[in-house]
Amino acid sequence: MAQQQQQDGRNRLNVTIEHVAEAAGVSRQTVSRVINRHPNVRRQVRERIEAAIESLGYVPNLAARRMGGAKSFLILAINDRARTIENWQAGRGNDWVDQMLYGGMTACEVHGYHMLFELVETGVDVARRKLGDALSSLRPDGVILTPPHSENDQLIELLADRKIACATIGSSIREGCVGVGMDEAGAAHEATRHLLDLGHRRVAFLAGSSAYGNTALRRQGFEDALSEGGNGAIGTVIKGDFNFERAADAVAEALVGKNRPTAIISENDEMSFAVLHVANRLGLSVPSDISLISFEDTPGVRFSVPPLTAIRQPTAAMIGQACEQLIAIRAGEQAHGNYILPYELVVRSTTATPCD
Amino acid sequence: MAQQQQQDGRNRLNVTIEHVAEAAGVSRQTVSRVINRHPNVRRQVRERIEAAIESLGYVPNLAARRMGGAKSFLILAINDRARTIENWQAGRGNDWVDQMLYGGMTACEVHGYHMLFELVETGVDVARRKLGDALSSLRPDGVILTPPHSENDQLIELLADRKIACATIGSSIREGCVGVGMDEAGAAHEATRHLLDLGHRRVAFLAGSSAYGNTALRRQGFEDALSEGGNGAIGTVIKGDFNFERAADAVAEALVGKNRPTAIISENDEMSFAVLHVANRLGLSVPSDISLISFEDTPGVRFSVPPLTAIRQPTAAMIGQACEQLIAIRAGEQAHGNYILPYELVVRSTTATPCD
DNA sequence: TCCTAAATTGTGAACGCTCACAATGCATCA
DNA sequence: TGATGCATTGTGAGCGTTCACAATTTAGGA
Repeated sequence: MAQQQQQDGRNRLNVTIEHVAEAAGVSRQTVSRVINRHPNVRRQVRERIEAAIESLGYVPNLAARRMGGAKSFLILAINDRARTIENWQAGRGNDWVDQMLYGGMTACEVHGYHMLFELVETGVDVARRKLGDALSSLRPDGVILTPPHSENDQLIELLADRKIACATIGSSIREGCVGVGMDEAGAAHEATRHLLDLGHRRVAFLAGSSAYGNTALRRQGFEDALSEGGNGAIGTVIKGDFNFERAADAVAEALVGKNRPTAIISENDEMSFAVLHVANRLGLSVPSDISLISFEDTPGVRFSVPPLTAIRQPTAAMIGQACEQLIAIRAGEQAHGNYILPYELVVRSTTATPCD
Repeated sequence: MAQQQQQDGRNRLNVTIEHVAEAAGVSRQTVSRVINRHPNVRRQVRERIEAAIESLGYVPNLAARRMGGAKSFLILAINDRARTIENWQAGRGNDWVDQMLYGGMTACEVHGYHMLFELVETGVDVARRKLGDALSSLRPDGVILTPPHSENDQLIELLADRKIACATIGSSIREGCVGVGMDEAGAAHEATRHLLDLGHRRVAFLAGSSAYGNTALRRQGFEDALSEGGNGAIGTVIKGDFNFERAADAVAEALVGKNRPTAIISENDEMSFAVLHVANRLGLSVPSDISLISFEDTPGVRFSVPPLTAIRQPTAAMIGQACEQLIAIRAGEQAHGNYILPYELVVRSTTATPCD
């Protein structure tokens, strides 16, 4: 005879809503109501059901809920494939992925949600198909688009067609999407201001990629600060492509000559490390010969020598906020529009008064 | 009249297996066979169905597949809640989480799988319940247990009960589990050997936590190397608890006196940074006064000054291997037992001949 | 006390897929 | 030529939940 495991609830293999219903002497639908927090259940009955759920160790099957037409309790986060993989393969890691998981998981688990990642190519058609496939197979309750996908109107349109809530991270404001970002221009402005206040007159902006909308925004803030209170300060732009090697080459070129910049604002930490590297190679010391401010502030930054002054991006908080909003929308609440989360200028040891 | 979107396949809202069946003039089951790569479908029919799938843009609904009794195409990775959250909150980040995602995602997506993370407390009862709930709601095809959960027999038993394939990372070998790890003792041995070869005679092992089985293994390798070819070398153990502050305090204490160690092997990068920090504070230079070898080799390590000599852990590869095996098991293949993946001693700039 | 409306509970069907099994087709062999 | 067996296809049922709706109970007011 088969093991009598059927008898004791807690160890039963598959406890279904039906078992709970039977144990509590009600119908499945009433149990379903309790699970989904519907208001119209008599208190006495609810408590009876809750007790049954507890004692049987019942946990609703997600796939079945989804089939029944309910939520999937899944949030899908889309990252750029090429950039992510490239960083991983180069052994650099992707701190922002870790931060996304932090913010996303923490926000999701409170509501019983889970977070999934998908890497998507930048090519328009591929991206559309990839996202479409993921939507069909996973049926997520919400999708988070990170740069540069957050700038891709085709994807946003696709999500709108499928009526799936969407949040964009760090992009310009989109109709019908939750937008979460930080004040990029303001941050660049403040960083520039900080350098000007220290007395710098030749400042360079080490730019990432024009495919990222933020690059334009930051550059704007950089230039505004220069023209507002620059007192004749000169700004230059160096193209670094968010990449160590390419940034190193470009910076090496920019740092020759008498009129080389005395300060650099770099769009991410990786390029900042490239600056450190090149400065060292050229016999220039940081910060006495060159001041440096980084964007991003990944964990490694505070261990670098010297520790980087940086604009700290609230990556985890942004993803957390995005999740919260997507979950709220799926729960039928009104979609709130756009969120600008606070950045922070963390002054460490790479900025100082220029010596020339 | 409603939009005629029903007509054109590609943009249809919900393409089901039934639509494909109709388009190809076969039954749903035959389509199902093609999707699941069953052998017995006439080539001509298969091609007709594949064409229909392509032209309708059909993608199977994961929840429905699961309901039908098939796989869930989900791999669940379990991490230690306290340690993970603590690192995140301290702004340190968790590179290993990023690496897990790298290895896991890369392996999973090839097979149409997805990877989910869950943070689980160490307490035995909580862990059991948490994992049990996750299994019930998600019904993953496989579970990856990382330290210290990979040492928890209760969890492994639970997984066995539920007949869910399990892989343990970096733990001792378990019956019925796929085991993936690296040669911890060998790595510690090689690191120690490297220091002895340089001429060190007083070497310290900066230990993590005794809750992690690896700590014991590494310590063993350390001590074996010492006794084998130590030539009278003395080994000491410092308790650092995998934590910057606690390691810093302990190391500061160990570095006083004439007979202080001239070299330290640290069980993770974070504690290595603590060593760098303390050495600097005490006016000791690395590597001329103290040599240092780290375990882990997270990305920040190569940017530190000086760049750390380290044992590189194949985290991504381990998770990738675990996923591959779990997927293979679920596909009915024979479970392969245990995998020891190669580590690498990356010699950078923190090891040198001692000066005393 | 009875009627009406609101609150509470229950019932069939559906979601999209796979399972087990049944039915058909086709080639092979005697 | 007919049976035999394997390869190929189709059919009904079921997975565990929710939906829409129907049925019942309860409370409130005249």
